[in-house]
Amino acid sequence: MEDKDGAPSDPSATADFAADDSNWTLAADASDAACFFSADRERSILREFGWNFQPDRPNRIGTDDGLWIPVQSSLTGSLEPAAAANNHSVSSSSSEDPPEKSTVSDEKPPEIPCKGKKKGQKRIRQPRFAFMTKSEVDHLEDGYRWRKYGQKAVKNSPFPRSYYRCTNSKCTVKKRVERSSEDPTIVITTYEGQHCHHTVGFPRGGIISHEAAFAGQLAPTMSQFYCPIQSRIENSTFSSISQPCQPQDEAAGGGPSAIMQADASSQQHPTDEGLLGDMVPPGMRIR
DNA sequence: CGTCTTTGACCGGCGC
DNA sequence: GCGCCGGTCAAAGACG
Repeated sequence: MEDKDGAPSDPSATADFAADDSNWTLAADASDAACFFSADRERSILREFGWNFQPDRPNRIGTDDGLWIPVQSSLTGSLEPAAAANNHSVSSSSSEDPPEKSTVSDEKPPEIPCKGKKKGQKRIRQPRFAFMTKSEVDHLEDGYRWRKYGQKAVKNSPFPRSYYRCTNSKCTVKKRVERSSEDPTIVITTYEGQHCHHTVGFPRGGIISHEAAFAGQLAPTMSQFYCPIQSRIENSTFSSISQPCQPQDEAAGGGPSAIMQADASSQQHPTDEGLLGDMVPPGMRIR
């Protein structure tokens, strides 16, 4: 029992999302999410994940009702909270390593062995990247299949955190999903690692081949990354997310790739067209 | 019947 | 050294 909502929710919980990791701090004022993503730094971080963006894409995150905030990555710790620049900050560091304290800068081993140790062997932490998404649903479909392997109540938050692992046996990507204690409408998704496969699929049902998924479009732009697609259905507002899907070496052709659905257009809503125009949502759906 | 979720227990890191 | 807490395991149950 300590899990689940029984969790002691600390009413006074601050907006700080001190993700247990101790390194991920999201001091974000979810209520008015803004965007931060200061170009260079962020870009470099993303690059570490194998994501590529075009420089010309300005930070466009943060919409009225939906927002996508790359909370950050980690490996290097080089990322500092862009927050500094804005109101919303997100900072992160590799969660596990206290590297930050040690100053991190440029050099950073992609994999930092850290705290976690699993029965004898050291656990290697993968780079992480978190997003804040305004959504009513906890789990956003992002094109990959995930298996939930745990749920825990987190301190300072009335909402439990869910742990998911990519169902691909060879893929070690994990993701954590939790709601902001300050703004329950904000879902914080943290990805750890990179997918090493191209399979895109949906639970119990169709599996979308990578080819098909990519058939549509692959424009290495930030739009793919943020894909803050918000579809408004009736009164609901949804946001979808995209995620890093493959290691650089695997990106066929070396190009950046994201999961894009060929017929993504079907998911695109006119409502946001103006703002999201080219941000076609990858094969993601709200579950 | 296979897959996925739920959930209590366990493990290890960290702060005090 | 101890307790807290995040992260993970794994058995059992639910679901399609």
